[in-house]
Amino acid sequence: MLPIPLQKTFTYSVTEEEANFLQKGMRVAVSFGKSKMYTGLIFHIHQTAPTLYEAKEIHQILDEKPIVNELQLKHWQWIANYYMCALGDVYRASLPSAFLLESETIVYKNEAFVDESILADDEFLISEALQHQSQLTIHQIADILGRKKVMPIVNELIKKSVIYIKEEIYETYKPKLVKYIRLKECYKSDESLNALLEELSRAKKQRVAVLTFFQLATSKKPIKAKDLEKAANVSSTILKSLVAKDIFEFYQVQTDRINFKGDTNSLKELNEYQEKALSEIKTSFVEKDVTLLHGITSSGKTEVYTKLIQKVLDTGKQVLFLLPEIALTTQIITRLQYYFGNQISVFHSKYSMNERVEVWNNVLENKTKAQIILGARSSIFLPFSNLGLIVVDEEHETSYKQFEPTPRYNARDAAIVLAKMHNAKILLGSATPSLESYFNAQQKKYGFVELKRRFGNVQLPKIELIDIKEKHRKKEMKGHFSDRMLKLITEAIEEKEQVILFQNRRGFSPVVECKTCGISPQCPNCDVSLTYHKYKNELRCHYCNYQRAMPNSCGACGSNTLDTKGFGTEQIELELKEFFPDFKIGRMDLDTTRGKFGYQKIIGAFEAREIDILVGTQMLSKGLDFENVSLVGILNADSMLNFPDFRAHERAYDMMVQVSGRAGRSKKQGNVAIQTYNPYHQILQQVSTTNYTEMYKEQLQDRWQYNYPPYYRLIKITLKHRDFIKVDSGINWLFRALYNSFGEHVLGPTTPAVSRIRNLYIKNVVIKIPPKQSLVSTKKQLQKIKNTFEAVKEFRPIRFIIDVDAY
DNA sequence: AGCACGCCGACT
DNA sequence: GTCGGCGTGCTC
Repeated sequence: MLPIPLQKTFTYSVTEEEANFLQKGMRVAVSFGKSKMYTGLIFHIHQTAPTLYEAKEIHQILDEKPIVNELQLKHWQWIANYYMCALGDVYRASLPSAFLLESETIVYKNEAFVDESILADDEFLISEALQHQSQLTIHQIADILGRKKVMPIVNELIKKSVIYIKEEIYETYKPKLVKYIRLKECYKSDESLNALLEELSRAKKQRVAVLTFFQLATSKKPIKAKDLEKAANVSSTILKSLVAKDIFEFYQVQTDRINFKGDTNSLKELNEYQEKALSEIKTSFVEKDVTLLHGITSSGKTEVYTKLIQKVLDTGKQVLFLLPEIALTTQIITRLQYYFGNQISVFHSKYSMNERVEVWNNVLENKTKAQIILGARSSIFLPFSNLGLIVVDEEHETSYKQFEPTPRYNARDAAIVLAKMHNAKILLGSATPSLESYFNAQQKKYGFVELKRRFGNVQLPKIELIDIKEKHRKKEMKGHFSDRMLKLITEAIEEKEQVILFQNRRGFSPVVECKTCGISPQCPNCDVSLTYHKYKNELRCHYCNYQRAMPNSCGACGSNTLDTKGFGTEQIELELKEFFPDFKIGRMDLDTTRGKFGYQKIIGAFEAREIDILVGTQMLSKGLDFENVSLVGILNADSMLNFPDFRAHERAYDMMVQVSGRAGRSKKQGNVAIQTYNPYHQILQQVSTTNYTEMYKEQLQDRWQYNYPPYYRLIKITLKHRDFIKVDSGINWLFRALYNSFGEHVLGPTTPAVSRIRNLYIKNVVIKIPPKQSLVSTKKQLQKIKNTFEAVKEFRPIRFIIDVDAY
């Protein structure tokens, strides 16, 4: 199997000796095509020599033992099949990149060559560059020559024997070594020690170092050189000279980059409701493999999880705990660590390549420290060998679905399949379950358990809707705030409580418009208005990151009448600073949370109460727990409701209930204020009473009526190309072909709200699959149509994207 | 995906 | 006339 988007696997020949050594799941370096080397994965070992071509030999065996197990291979095949992508794509997505070595062509000078007169100009340039540098990569050569196509020249040089080339493969993973220090054997006795101290009487610093060493040594633990330096307050040169005098010696130990404190604490006692939920889950697991836990915000789901996890750990099995990406940088890790100490490993996208390899190896070897994996969606690919339980927290989260690049899998669904393969149980938890999961529970496909009481019996927040249409009419608005909202904020912060304000849009304003001619600056690459970012005084595209300075006058008519329309987090932050100059305002959105510790900084500051009012986008709603927040404000609920998507209402409900849940988590009842132009909207009514079941019933009714999930399944097909006409004729052809197969169940063709991104035009069609229609045969048929599509030569350059369960 | 081979426009 | 553009086909 090769890490490239090809359907096929490839056959290589091995010697008998190699065949005896090799096992499925080991990596081998193989050459593929003219010169490239890839890291192939052994998928199958057989004796059937191919007849139509001669199999190449493998280049090198890269592993001693398999790094991927059979269950994973099976799981990968399921993913490739279900989500209609190449097995190679799944392989590439699964392994940490450090495992996937690729070759680079390195050019060397042929020392024997002397006659430079036969060289062309470009050839001479390279020859000369090699005088100064012993080796060059193909990339460097391209830089020297200032052009892309360099292989013909390189080949010519090889022919003239000026140079030769080698394909080099690099092992990119480097174990981390820590330097330790110990006393040489001969100084271990008391007499020799006294003699030593005598000897060092003039070297004061060195003496201190030796004495400190003995202090540290009383704990019987190995001593790190760095620790000794610190404890004795000496520099590394002092230690080096002691080593030079043969008194000490250094030694290296390989360590993991990430280590958690080893302490474990006994689990918290559950209250009666949690206890009941726990026993219901256990009962449900007797019959059902999947169980949905519907626990309202702050009901203490985590404690229930921990009990369940402990039970599985006691049976010696592994546990996978899935979380949405964002929640991972925060408190839940600390909380679980508190209970499980060093049995936990964490895995997510902000980890470095090396860190990921370490987690992978620890899981593979079933190490003690990898008994529980806390991870984002990609952790379903880790080499588990005996999973006993998977927990999917916040199972409704859309970030479990990967959209780009392939494989476009949903980690929650793939985890259910994974659990089945391991004969493990899987618990889906959420305060606002996805309609599909709730539906499955209602249909008795999943077990179902509810947790309806907030922990410590804190009441659910009081939610009020503020009609800003009315407020505008009565002139009771100040900026984007209603008088009521301002009053609530003032009350909260004067009580020294904190406030969270939610605005699902970043920047200052999403549109800049000229009042004279009505024209607004557009992104040159995408079909959207540029968002104004006041902080940097620039216009930015949120789709392609294009940016330019904010102009002073209108680019079209030249008048100085540029105005902003709509508002984002930046504008709210500025208004707040004006209204509450004596309080500290913070902002949390994509722009302020860049970098590895971006979130943590802001969250830390808010936890430490250095920030009184925090303004932010939806990232605020995810798995954050703040003690002291008494008010949550939603500034404009309507923007969430008016989305052209069949799930918009469900999502808006989720989001609002989740943010509301941040209010009043400890003692007193919190407040939630929602500003809207349409307070009678059914979703807002349902949010204000936190009535999940009513929302569920009503939405389900709509889904039934309009043939949407969970009744019908959806496959979305997207075409992208630089040329509008090409995409347009492509989509029309495709629609007709699909219509011939599936009839009225094909929707489209549609143009998405943003019809062009990064200069690519986009068109969609959606296939709806009725409950009785076979998924497998539908996909087969679709694959056939795709093949035909790609056989048409004017369509071939069009990107053809299939997204199964595109929600 | 990446890379080579093969056929058409803007430059010496 | 060539250099370099990208369309086409293949990789064990």
